[in-house]
Amino acid sequence: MEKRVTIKDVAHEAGVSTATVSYVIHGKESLSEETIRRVNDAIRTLKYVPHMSARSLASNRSHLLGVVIPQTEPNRPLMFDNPFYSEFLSGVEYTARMNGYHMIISGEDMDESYLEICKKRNLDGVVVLGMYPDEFYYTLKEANISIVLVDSYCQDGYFHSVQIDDEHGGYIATKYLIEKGHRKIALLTGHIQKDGVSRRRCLGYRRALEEAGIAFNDHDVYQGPVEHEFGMEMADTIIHKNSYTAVFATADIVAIGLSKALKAKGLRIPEDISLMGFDDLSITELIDTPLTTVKQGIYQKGEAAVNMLIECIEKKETNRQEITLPIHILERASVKDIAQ
Amino acid sequence: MEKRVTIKDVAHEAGVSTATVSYVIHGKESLSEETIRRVNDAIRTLKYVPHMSARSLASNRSHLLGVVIPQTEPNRPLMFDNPFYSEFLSGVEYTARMNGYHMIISGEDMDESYLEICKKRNLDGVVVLGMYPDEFYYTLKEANISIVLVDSYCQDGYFHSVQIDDEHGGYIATKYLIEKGHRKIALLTGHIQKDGVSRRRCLGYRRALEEAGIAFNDHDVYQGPVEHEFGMEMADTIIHKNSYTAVFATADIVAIGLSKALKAKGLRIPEDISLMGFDDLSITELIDTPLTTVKQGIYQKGEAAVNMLIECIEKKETNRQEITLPIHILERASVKDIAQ
DNA sequence: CTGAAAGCGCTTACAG
DNA sequence: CTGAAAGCGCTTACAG
Repeated sequence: MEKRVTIKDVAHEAGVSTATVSYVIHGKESLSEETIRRVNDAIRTLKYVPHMSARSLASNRSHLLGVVIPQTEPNRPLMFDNPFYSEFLSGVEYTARMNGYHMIISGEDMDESYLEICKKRNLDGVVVLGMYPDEFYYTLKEANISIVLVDSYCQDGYFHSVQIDDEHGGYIATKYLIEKGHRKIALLTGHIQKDGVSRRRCLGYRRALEEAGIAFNDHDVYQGPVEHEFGMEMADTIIHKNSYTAVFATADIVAIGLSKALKAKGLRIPEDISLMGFDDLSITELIDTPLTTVKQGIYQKGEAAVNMLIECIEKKETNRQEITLPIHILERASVKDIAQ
Repeated sequence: MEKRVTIKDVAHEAGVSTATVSYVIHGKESLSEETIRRVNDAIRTLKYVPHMSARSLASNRSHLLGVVIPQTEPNRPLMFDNPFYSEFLSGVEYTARMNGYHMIISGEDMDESYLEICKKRNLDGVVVLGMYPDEFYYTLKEANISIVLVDSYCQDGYFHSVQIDDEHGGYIATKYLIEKGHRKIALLTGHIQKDGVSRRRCLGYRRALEEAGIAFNDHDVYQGPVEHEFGMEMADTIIHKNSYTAVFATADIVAIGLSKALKAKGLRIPEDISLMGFDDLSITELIDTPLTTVKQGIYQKGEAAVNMLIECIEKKETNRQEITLPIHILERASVKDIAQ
């Protein structure tokens, strides 16, 4: 193994001190043109690459971002196979990379709190997607670094936030169905939790219903895990109960599962039952059912989260930042107009 | 920001030197029970978390693994939305995490060779999925760390390897179709490159054909990007040319795209045309077409790659390691038996 | 405009 | 069985 080229070698080659090399690397002003040129030349000819660990140790900046995504349970694989997370991560990775950061993705494990990872790797910041137990947030604050929460309604002023208006999403989706003449609309949603998105979407569903003079009924709300299996399992219920003409699934992945099971049982979409999704996952393109859905920019969410995070890190911003991304109905063909 | 708890604090609390603390952390033998107990107690009460950057700097071990996956082009997002990569990454992340490593995923950029990332982050090893320009491998060797290649037939003795028998996969898939009476079989494959998997799968296809006395014809081989769009675009060709009764797509994602386009044009699978895939992507479950395919363990590939990598890192193994994972036909219902 | 030097938090021969 | 001390490769007040 050849010896590593260090800042010392560069300093020697350029005939300056290591301090000066460090200064030109970090663009400190008030360096003479000549010095800058010499140092940069030396860096090039020696192919110097900085050692981030050393830099991290000395400056307390790692240029490393943590990314937390949900996992089924602690000490289990992450939910990479959920396309929602993949698309989100794609936006995160790309934005981080373009800004000179790397990301470390990981889950929560029993034996190691996320706070430990923050300290261990000296993370500059972290983006957290989804909902976690209260204790998670509470502990995380101790890390004393910039944190942006995505898809969480946790109102703690310490955390920055990137989100969409989920209540509005639930509202426009339901309203759309109602305008197409539907009055018996089932809601398939993730588990409703205090600060989670499902609750908001459900609230929007309810508002649209009541606005149209349709009674909201708890029995029409079906909660389950945000996975296609949940959609599949619900097929029988949807067919046999309450004569539903439409289903609003608050996640495409659930809508897709339901659609598949429904078709397997001989039903047609939208002729026999209408379907509305939420997300507009890119894999929707692979599905035969042309799913009408509430489109949100998942990739853009990742992008926005990282941009916000980096801005907070570099400007040492402590005031709570918040951004709400736009959403809209994407009309395909899974909803039938049954209004006379 | 509270001051960080360091090994010094632990040493002080336990009444020993920092060297001793370091020794018990790394399980050096020949420590008195008493010392070990005192140090561990101190670690616990102080909630000491090691600073990996410092450790990395001092010991030249970062416990950081690099993961390279393909991207459409340099300076672009990675192909997270391709389910193949997601599943692979899931295996990689989980295995790394369970072994006390973190992973850094990144692509190749114009302005930064992967070698620079290795040096910058002081990576302990890297797993490389897929094919890259020769120069990539050439440069990477300079990093002088353990590297395992996945799905590459690069025979350079420096690189360890995890793979499947792609020729065999192509062979059994084609043979299966032939046994079901098919003789006009189109092959949809990724671009055929020297050390790539596509070439091998194509070779297997050819062998099965010739073994059955069917002439291999270059015109039946269609190369394109491994994306569902490619499958969709091929629908017309498949329908109108050479009266194919079956298609073997060397990637599920392509088969899924083709299937969708075929159905949109009114064809039925397998009644009108039979379809064989490759991979067994987990999203196949979401598709209405019950795709018969060559199943490989994608998650397991990631797992095997990391296990091999960590073993090489920790045992300083330099002899080339190689493992070939099993594959088999997974029979669903996209192939029709047309043999009399 | 630039340099000497302390310090970041660890590890590891070496000595005893 | 344990400790003193050098060293890993950087950054950054401070001084001039």
